[in-house]
Amino acid sequence: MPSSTVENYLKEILVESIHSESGLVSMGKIAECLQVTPGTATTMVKGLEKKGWVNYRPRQGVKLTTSGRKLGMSMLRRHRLLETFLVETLDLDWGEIHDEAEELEHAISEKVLEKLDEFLGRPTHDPHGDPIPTSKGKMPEASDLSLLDCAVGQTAKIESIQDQSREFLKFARKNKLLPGSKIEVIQLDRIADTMQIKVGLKSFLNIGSKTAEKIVVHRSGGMEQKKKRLPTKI
Amino acid sequence: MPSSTVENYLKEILVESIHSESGLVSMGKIAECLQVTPGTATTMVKGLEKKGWVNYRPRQGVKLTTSGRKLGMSMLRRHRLLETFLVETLDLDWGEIHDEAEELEHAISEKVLEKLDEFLGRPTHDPHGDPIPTSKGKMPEASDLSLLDCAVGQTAKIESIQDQSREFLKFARKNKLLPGSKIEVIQLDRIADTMQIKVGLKSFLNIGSKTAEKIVVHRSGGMEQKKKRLPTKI
DNA sequence: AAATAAACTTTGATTAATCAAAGTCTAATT
DNA sequence: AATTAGACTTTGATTAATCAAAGTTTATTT
Repeated sequence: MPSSTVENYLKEILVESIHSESGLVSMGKIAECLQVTPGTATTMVKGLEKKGWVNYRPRQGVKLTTSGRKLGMSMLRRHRLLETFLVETLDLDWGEIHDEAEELEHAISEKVLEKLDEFLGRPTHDPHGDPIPTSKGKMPEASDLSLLDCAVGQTAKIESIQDQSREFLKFARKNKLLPGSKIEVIQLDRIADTMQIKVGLKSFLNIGSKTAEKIVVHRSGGMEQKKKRLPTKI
Repeated sequence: MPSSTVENYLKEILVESIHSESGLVSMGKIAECLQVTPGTATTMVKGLEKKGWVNYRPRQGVKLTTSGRKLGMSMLRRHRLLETFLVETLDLDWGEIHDEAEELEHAISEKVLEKLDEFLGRPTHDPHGDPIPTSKGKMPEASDLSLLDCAVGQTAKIESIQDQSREFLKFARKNKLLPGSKIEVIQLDRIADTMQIKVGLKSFLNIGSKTAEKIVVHRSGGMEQKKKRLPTKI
């Protein structure tokens, strides 16, 4: 049985490999995600390779094998289902569920997870709008457009919020930037690095590009989209 | 923060000290409960003493301090609330919840536990009929009478079942020996070591003394009770 | 009182995960 | 080509939890 440390490494490597062009994840990134020193990351990754969960090329990076991806997906499913449970059933605050789920995901069995999934009505997305992998390890397709990719006049619907920090989530909720909200781009100033948007029907908001990039959307009308969302650092 | 190993030791020491006259728990008992060698139990207990959770007298046994009891109670509360959740909300089988709760109890935070308690309607007893300690660490008083202490003709109500093994719980459920069930003692044969009881209104059952001792009851009528329930080994 | 069995403790070793600090490599200047 | 900064790897040590096996104590027979 993989330890919960192993489970964490595989989950983070999965998430980072999704955000990366090549699929390769650097030791530095892993060390940062898991809050360990680079040396620790290197040592652990070599252990993961010995167990067949990753392929490791020194000084290049690391890539999940099929079995590693499967395990990582399973952890992501646990995490996102638990977050859904904590918000929907226990009514916890959006901002505090991440750390709680982080602990519980290692303790919950497949059996209990399936029961929980059933109890929740087999949700496809968590409270942040992120897709929940199926029990087969399939990931519902996610949009790759952020608000930053929308032109003036375009309307869009928020799919997910790509920053799980308490602070950002508090800001998002206060301004109704929630999965499902309708957004319209009112003004765009590349030089001033600012964007004015309409949230819902009457409220207006100014945000910078760093924030715009964290808001993943489906375009729903107005003009054409401009370009693909870049892999974001979160 | 105490590790989950420490939490387990303190919880088991608490449970065993309740079942023991002197309040002292032997190394052998601890080793058996936690499935470790006696040497490991000795070493761990010395560590627990250094941290102020227990008082340890070599070759005599171990006793919880106030802070140790508090932590043990908190673990018991977590365990029993989680078992309640698994049965009541997720509809898991009586026999399979113990091991699941055993894992989850170390991962759930105080905050989530309070939300869960609220969601469940602040239950006072778990599905086995065992009392759930309050958040202040108080334990609702439990009966100390087993079926074995009931005389012929007496009626009683089952309070709890003192054997968490899958096998026994399956037997108990099949025969409607559940917390709340009404029982009447029909026949008693000390020599043959057998007891005939009526369960509910029409079903009859023969059990031996070992089984009778595992069924904790409140007397509800008929004749006087005979003696106190002995501390059981479970 | 001696022998024995049972329970307990000690000792030395092991595994997983980690860090600090020293060493090595790579890529980008100069 | 030499230098240097930054990223990465190696090394040696540490901590928590564990076991096997050897040693010690206590209690029970004989």
